[in-house]
Amino acid sequence: MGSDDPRRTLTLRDVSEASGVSEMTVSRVLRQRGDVSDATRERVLKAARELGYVPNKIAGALASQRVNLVGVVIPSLSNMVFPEVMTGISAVLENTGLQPVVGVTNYLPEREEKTVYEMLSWRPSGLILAGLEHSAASRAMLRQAGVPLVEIMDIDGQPVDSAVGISHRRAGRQMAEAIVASGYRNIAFMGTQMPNDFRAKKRLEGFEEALRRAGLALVDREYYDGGSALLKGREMTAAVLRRSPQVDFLYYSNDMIGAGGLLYCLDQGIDVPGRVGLAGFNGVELLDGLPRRLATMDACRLEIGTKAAQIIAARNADPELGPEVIELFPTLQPGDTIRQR
Amino acid sequence: MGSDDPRRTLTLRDVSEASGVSEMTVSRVLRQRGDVSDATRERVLKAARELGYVPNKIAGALASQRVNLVGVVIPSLSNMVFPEVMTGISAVLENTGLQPVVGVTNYLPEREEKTVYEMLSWRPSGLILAGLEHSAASRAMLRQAGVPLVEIMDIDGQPVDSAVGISHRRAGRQMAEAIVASGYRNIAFMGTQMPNDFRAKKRLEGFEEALRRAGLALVDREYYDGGSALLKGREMTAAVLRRSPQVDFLYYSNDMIGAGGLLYCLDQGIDVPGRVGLAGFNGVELLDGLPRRLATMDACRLEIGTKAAQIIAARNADPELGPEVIELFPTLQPGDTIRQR
DNA sequence: ATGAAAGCGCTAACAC
DNA sequence: GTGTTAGCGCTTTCAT
Repeated sequence: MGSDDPRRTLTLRDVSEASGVSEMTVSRVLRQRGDVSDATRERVLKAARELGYVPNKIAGALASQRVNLVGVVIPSLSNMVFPEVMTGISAVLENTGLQPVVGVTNYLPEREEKTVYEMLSWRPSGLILAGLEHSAASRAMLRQAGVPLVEIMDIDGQPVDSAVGISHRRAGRQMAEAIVASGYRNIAFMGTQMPNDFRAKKRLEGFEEALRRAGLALVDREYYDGGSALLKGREMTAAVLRRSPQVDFLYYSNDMIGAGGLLYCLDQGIDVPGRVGLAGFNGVELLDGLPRRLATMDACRLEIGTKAAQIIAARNADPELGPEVIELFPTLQPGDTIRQR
Repeated sequence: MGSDDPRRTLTLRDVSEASGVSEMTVSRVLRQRGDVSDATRERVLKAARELGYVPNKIAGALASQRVNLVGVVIPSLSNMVFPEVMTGISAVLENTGLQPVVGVTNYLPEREEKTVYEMLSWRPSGLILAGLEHSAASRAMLRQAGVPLVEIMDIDGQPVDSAVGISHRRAGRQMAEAIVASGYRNIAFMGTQMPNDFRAKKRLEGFEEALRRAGLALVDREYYDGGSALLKGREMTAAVLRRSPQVDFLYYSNDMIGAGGLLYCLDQGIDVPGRVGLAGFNGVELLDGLPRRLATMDACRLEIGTKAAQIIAARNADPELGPEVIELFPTLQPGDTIRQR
């Protein structure tokens, strides 16, 4: 077998010996680089295939100082928003020879710090990171890293390097303005209990700011933590309407709890949007299947993913390129749950 | 600054020079290995922190022949099932020093082959791979790989190495038996148009087999492709009920389209489960928030993730351990959409 | 408790 | 078109 230890993995040398060609030439064939005669190429490929050789990228990366990996650090996979961002990223990277590698932080800053550290320690070709708020240590690492970095989702703040996102503060403001313009006056808010979801927090800030300018304030608010978002939306909505019967609009921090609230209102025979209006945030596909279309705002998830990946790819191809900050503009989808005036 | 090229990333040597200690000792401090005096440790840590040094895992991995990465290859992130598997995997790996790395195949065998190849070329500490069906080339690579492998989700077939999953064939059978036992006789099926979703296919096979044994056959069937699953569930259900008015049970290949069907039936004022019964598959959290509880089967997603990660972790700690095949048993949740007899 | 030497498996750079 | 040499940044092993 040409090997003493049967459990050792194959190396270039094994392919070299099996094909009677130098390691260097084998390397060239396998990387499709430089000129190799067809005859040699065939012999090498045959030998590699027969042995079942898989190149060792660790050694290759160390020698070439090149790693075709792009780290993607996101808070969660389970809220329908990041999977779509990933779709955009994957679609773009597919044609660039770069591979996305996902890390999940669960909205915990210490997990983010650790994940960023781990990713950077693999010297990736780029890093895509959700949000603009990071620990001091994370920011220091990111600045030092020397790889293209794109902070995504949010634009309200100071990016370390490049950024692609929307203004959540403005999104909240816009929604509040639309609601007030439609004549609603007694507005309640429902959201998740997540101190580190800064984007939800900014939306609410913008929302309340616009209310204040209209001489209004939130009539009630409710937060939840864990469990089925749809169910929690129902429960919170029931609680709010019971506690504050004067409420005529329900603003949700995301579509999933908004959908739960909508189903609850319809169950109860509440006139929507006459007696009560509702709005969520994200523009998730799910809404298309509900009995009534929930008002929402598209968070530009796919486009955020594609633009971020494009920045990484471009800066990889041309290291002279500088940072780039791209703001996207979500559109308000009034659906059927806001009164038309 | 002790460096000619300001863009060069820091190495052990930089920390060594900054702290006046040999590279070897710096390495020991940073890996928390071997005996180092407290004074030296402090000096080294201080220097590393001040420089913003991030170790190069590529070099470390090459030298130590050890990579603390576990590849996870799954078909999709967007169907609520794999995120929960990931949660189970992450929870277990967190305490082992191993890090999950996700790759997505979109149910395409060629993408799976490429992803497996890429992952193996990083010489990970283990690989977790969804499903038992893989291309011949993939199987060959996996056999040669020399790393612990766990195929997850499915148990109906021949694993390459370890496996954790449920029998989808039996799950389909069980559901059919429950439906028939409840007196339904005119049963229609709705599912996704995905030739490579072998688990959905096996469920349907088991389902039809049980029907056959009861002297029945599917009355109608409908497939969809892409778009909002909830909406497609509504549309397919409307089409089936229009086309085959005699249908008294709707079996869906997943909960999301089942939920759409349920909402449609309720919208239409159809008596559920009297006139029509419904059932899905997966036991997703979403169902908790619907007006009526859809019958379903829990796919043991979290437990599949944890068990798979445990196998990898255990075999990493003790390389003498052999493969392990674990079958889990999903429970049928009748909900409110199957008649009680 | 600390240091020196060798080498992990590959590729850049150059020679032929 | 192919081979040779050196070395990527660490860790292993052995010496002190």
